[in-house]
Amino acid sequence: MYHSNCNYIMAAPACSSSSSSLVRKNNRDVMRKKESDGVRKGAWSREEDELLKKCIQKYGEGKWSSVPSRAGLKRCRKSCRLRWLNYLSPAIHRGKFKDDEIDLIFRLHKLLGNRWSLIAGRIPGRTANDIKNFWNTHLSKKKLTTHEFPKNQDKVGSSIHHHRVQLKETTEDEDDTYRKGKIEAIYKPQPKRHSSSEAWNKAVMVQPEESTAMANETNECLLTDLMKENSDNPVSLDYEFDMTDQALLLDAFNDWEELLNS
DNA sequence: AACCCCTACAACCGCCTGAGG
DNA sequence: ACCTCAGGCGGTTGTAGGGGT
Repeated sequence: MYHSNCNYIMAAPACSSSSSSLVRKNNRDVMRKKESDGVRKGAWSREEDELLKKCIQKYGEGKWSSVPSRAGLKRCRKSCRLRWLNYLSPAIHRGKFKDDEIDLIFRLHKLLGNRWSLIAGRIPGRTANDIKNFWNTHLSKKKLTTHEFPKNQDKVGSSIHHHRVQLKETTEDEDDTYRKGKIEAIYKPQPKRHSSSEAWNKAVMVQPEESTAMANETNECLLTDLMKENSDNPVSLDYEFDMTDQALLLDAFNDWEELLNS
């Protein structure tokens, strides 16, 4: 696989070792290169990336169903789209998440749940996949655990701790309680799809010709609805929406409306 | 050195939605 | 109204690489 450091796949080495790890590795290589119906799967090679880049540069984004043939790739449309949007697009900013980005993710996840694309829309240069992966590997486990954080609070632990302080301005006692893992999950489970609540639908249905006042009223209605949902959820009682969160949410929905109306 | 375990993240899968016929 | 297809999304899996034993 070529990973974040762009180490592209090398051909699987001949099985010259009897070690179980090597055997396991070779099996992985076989799995990785599996193909079905002539459609390649698994990690992208440098050559494939180049072909895809050239194709997008020439024809632009979109029309993903015609990209494989245009680019001369034995990949499905979805694979091409994903590769471009999550890795090759020049708009993507790679590298470690900064504290302010993590803070934003925390807040937006609290407000929006696992709506990664919406969250990504508020964090320039980051893809939904990036944020989802970051959340799943760094944050979600920590938020749910009732165990103590590792003593050597490295990048993850320290970020979360830092976060905690930023988010709620805890007292030292509270913070100590948090470190000891006594505070339960802050984040509530999220719906997979958009809420079917009346408020949500109203917010989506606001038309461009409708007054700003009405749109604001609708958004506030939505906000109230979402906040009520949160207050009904016992695991979220620890967290209170503050003005920044409200502003973020309203901001996000204003953007969303623009998108819908465009 | 060999093995095991864990982390990070790229990639896939299945599902949903909306557009067009 | 129904079907098909493309685009998009979130959940999950697979695996490279690193650290510990």
